Amino acid sequence: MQFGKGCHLHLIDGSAFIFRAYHALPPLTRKSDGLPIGAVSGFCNMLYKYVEANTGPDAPTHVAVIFDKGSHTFRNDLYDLYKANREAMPEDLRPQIPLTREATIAFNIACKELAGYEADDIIATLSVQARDAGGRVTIISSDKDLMQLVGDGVEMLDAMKNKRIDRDGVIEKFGVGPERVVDVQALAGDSVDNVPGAPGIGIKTAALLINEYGSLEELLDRAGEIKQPKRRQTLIEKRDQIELSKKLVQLDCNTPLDFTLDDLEVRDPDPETLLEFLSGMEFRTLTKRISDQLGVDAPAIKDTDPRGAEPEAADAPADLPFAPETYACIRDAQALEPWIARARERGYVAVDTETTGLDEMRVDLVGISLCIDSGKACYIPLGHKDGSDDLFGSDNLAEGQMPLEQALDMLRPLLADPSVMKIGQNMKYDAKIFARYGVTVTPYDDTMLMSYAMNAGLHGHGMDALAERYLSHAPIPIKSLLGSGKSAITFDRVPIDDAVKYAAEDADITLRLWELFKPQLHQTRVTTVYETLERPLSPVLARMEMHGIKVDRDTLSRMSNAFAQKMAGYESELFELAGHEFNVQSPAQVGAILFEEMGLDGGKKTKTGQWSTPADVLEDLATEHDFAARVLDYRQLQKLKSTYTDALQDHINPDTGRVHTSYVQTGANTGRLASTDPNLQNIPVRSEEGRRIREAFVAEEGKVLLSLDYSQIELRILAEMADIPALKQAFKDGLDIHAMTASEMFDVPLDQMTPDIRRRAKAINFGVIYGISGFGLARNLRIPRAEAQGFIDRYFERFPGIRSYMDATTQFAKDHGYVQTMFGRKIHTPEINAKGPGAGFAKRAAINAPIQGTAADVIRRAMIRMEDAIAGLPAKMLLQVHDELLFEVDADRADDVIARARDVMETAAAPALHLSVPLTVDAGQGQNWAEAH
DNA sequence: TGATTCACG
DNA sequence: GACGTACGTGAATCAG
Repeated sequence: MQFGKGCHLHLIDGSAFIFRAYHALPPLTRKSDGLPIGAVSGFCNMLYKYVEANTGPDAPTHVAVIFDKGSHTFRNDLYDLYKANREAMPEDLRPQIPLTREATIAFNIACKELAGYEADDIIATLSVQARDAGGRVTIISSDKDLMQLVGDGVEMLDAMKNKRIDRDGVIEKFGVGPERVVDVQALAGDSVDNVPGAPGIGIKTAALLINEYGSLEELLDRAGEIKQPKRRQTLIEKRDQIELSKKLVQLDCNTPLDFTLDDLEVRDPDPETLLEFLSGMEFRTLTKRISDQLGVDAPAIKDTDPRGAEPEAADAPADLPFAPETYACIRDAQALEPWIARARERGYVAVDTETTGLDEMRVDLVGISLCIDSGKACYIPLGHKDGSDDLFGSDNLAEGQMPLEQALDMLRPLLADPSVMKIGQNMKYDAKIFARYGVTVTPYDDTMLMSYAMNAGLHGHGMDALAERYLSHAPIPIKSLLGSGKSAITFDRVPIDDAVKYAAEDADITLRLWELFKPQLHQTRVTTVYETLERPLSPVLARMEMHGIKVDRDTLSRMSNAFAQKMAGYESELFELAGHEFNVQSPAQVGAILFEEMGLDGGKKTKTGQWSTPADVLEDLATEHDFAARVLDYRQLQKLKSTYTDALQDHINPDTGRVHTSYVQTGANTGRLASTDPNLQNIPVRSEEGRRIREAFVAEEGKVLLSLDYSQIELRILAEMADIPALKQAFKDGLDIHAMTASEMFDVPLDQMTPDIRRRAKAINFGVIYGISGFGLARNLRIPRAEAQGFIDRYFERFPGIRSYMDATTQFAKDHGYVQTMFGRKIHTPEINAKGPGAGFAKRAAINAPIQGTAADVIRRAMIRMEDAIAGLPAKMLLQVHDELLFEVDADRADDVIARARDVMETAAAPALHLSVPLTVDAGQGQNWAEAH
C-alpha cells in the first residue's frame, strides 16, 4: 500500500523501550549460558504488548522501531560536550543491544537506524514525510525532545502512562506550542543531554520570554529591552551558546534515509522466525503464550524447573498477560482445599482481603483472594449480599458462598504456619482484619514495604502505581465496582462475578510484584533495611493500632463548647471592627479587609491572586491592629475545635471506647512514620490552650500513661555523622547544647549566657538540620537577612565539619541520585540535579534526609525490640510520635517499664552502630498525656 | 481538586 | 540585585 491519506504511521522509540526494560527488570540471565537477557526479555514483552494492543480499528498501517546508532552524531561535531555527561552503558546491557534489533526483526517490524543521526532525527524525518503525504503519525515515546514534532496529525503516546500527548499536552509541558518548543529548550538547556542553554533560565522563564517576544531570534535581537539586569546580561553575553543550543535540540527533518514510508507497512510476524528467536532466548512463558495463540508448536526449551521458596527468576513476571476471566471463584471447601495444598507445597502464598470499608477496626470481611502461581488466582466470596432486604432491613447473604467460619478454619493453620510465607500489599491492613476474626497472619512479606525500602523518594508504593510501573498493567479501578460520591456502594454489594476479577487480580499482582522485588532487594543492597527495619515493624504497628488509646469524650465535648463560645465572641468583635459581616475562615476575605478596606501594608498575594494571610504576617500586624490579633485568636480556636476536639470524638471506636490511629509505614520518604485517621502525631502541645487537649488522652482506671522521648536526637546524629568534636564532647558531658553552641559562636561564657543568645543558637542548630539558608533563618528569628547570614557564616567558621558534611552529602546525592542513613536506608533525590528553584528544595531535603532518617531508624529499632523487652509486664506500647513513645501500664509497675523502655531506646543503635554520642531519653508519667509528657 | 493554613517532630 | 527557600508530615476549609 502506498503511504498516503488514511494511513497511520507508528514510530516507536526503540532506545526508550530498551532502557525502560533494563531498569524495570532484575538482571536476568539465560539459564543455559548466563547471557544477560533481562532487557531483551522486557523489550520483547513490550513489543508483544504493543502488538496486542494495536489490532483494533485504529490499528496503524505502517510501523517502525527506530534506534540510535553509535554514540557519535552530527551534534557532537557542533558541540563536543553534547551528551558528554552520560554515564557509560552498563556492562550487562551492552551485549543485549543487538539482540533487541533481532527481536524487532523477529516480530517482523521494520527496524531502522542511521549512522551519524539520533533516532529522534529519523523519527522527525519520517513524521514530516508522513504528514506531508496526508497521513497520521503516532510517536510512541515520552521523550520531551520529540515534542517539537507534535501537531497537524502528529501525536505522541506515552506507552508507560498510556497517555496521549497532543498540542495541549506540549503546551502544558513547555508553556508554548510545538513550533516554539526548540526556542524554549534552547534557552532552558538540558542537563541530561548536556545542552548548555542560558544559565539561570529554566523552562518557566524561557516560556515566559518566548511568549513575550514571539520567537527566540526576536528575543535575542531585542535582549537589551529586558528589565531584569542579570537576565538581560545573560541573553546578550551567552547569545552564541543559546544559538548553539538551539541547533542541538532542533531535530533534523531531512536525514538521508535509504528507505521510504512504503517499506514500513505493517506485516504479520512469521511464526517460525518469531518462536525460534523467543525460544532461543529461553523466554518460556512468552514463547508458550505466542505459540498457543498462533496454534503452532514451539521449539523446545531446556527445562530446569527450580523448586523452593525463592520465586522463579528467569520468567519475568511481565511475561504473562492478565486474564481476569480465568480467575477462580471458590464456593466450597472442596474447591479451597487444593489451593491450601499448593501453598504448602510452594511455601508461599499471596493473600488479599476485601472489606466493607477502610477502617480496619470496624469493617466486615467480605472475601479473601489467594495467588500462588502468577496468572492463577482465586477469590473466596464470604460476605456478599444478594440485594434483597429481609424483615429487619438488612440484606441476606448471596447464594454460593462458603460459610465464613468454615473458610477461616481452613485458612487459619496456613496463615499462621511459620514455614509458609504470606505475601501481601500493605499486609498490615489485612493482618488487622484477620486478627479481628481470630486469625493470625505470620510470617509475612509486604510488597509495599519492599518497594519503599528500594525506592523511597522515587515514586509512591500503592498497588496501582507499582502495577503500572513494574508490570505495565493498570489494575481494575475499585471505582468501577463501587462507584463514587454518595451513590458509592460497599464491596459486599458488588456482584460476586465482578468481585472475583477485581479481588483475584490484586492477589495476582501482589505475587508478581513479590517475584520481581525479592531478587531486587539484594541487588539494590537494601535487604538489611527491609529485613531489620521494615518487615519486623509492620506487625508491631498493627498491634499498637489495634490497642488504641483511651480518649475521654466528655473532656473533648466540654472543650468544644468552650471554644465555640469564645469563637462566637471573637466573631462578633471582628464584624464590629470590620464594619460588616464576613467569613472569618476565608483568608481571601480577611486579606481584603486588612489590605484593601483598612489599607494596611505588608500584604502579599498568593500565586492564585488571593490575599495571603498566614500567621506570621498577622502576628506582625497584631501589635498595632486588634483585627489581626482577633483573627489569630479565632483561627487558633477554630483549628483546635475542628481538627481536635470535634473530629477526635468521631474517631472514638464504639466497641473499644478508644481511638485507633493508622500508621503509614511508607508515608514519609525519610523513614519516619505518618499517622492518619486520626493523625495522633500532631496533637497540640506548643500552646497552653492546645496542650489541654492532651488531657483527654487518658489511661484506663488503675493505669498510667508513660511518655519516653529522645532528647535532641537529630542534633546528636548530626554531631555523629558530621563528626564535630566540640558537639560530640558537649553531648558526652551532658551540656545544654544550645547554650554551648551560643557560647562558641558568640564568645559568651556559659555562665553569662542570656536566654536571647541561647534562643538564636537554638534556631541555628535547627536550621542546620534543615539545610540552613540566610533567608530561612532570618524569617525564623525575625532579623535582617544579612545578620542571619552573618550568624551562619560564623557557625560554619566554628564548626567547619558541618559545612563539609553538607557539601559531601549534596555531592553524594548528585553522584548517586540518593542519600543514605547510617543504617543503610536509601532516600532517593531525583530532583537534585534539577535546575531552577527546585534545586534548592532538593538540596535541603538531601541534607536533612540522612539526619531525620537515621533518627527514624533508631526509634524503629527500639520499637521492634520493645515488645520483647516489656513482655511479662502489664504494659502496652500505644503511640509513636517521631522521637517519643507512649505506653499504658499498671500504675504500680510504671517505674519498671520506664527502666526497661529507656534502656531499649538508649541502646537502639547497637549493635549495628556504635555511636560515640550517647542517646538519652527523658521520661514522664501521669493520668493523661499532658501530665506524662 | 488544589490551594491555604496550621497542628506536630 | 531577579527569584524563592528552612526539613518531614495530615487534616480542615475555602474556592473554583
